[in-house]
Amino acid sequence: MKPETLSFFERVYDVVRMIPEGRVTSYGAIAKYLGAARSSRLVGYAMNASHGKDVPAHRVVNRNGLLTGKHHFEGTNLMQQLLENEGAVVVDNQIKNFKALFWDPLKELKN
DNA sequence: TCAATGACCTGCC
DNA sequence: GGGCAGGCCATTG
Repeated sequence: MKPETLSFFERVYDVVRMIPEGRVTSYGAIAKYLGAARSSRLVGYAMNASHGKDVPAHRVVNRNGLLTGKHHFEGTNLMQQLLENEGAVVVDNQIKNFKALFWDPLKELKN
């Protein structure tokens, strides 16, 4: 359940933790940054296991900027509330200015 | 060990 | 341009 070893999940958590406030990223971007662009599902799956951790999963959305995992949060609009609290604009479970708020680890953490 | 799942992405009709 | 189906890889039971 909680392997101390740095598994793929931990790797995803580390990237998500580096996401600045008010910024969002996509599963594919993280997966690609980890070198597993085809494992985008693993990123989402990792988020599912991120419960109880200091991982801002609410900053991670799908390619369309849609809060797909919103249903996994406690409340119904908790994920949206958190994003709006950081200054992001979310309408109908979708992030406005997603392109502007998009945080690409490949460009920011490419080093 | 085998099989099924999953907060996705890409391609094709 | 929009909608549908398949596939990918790692973790869990």
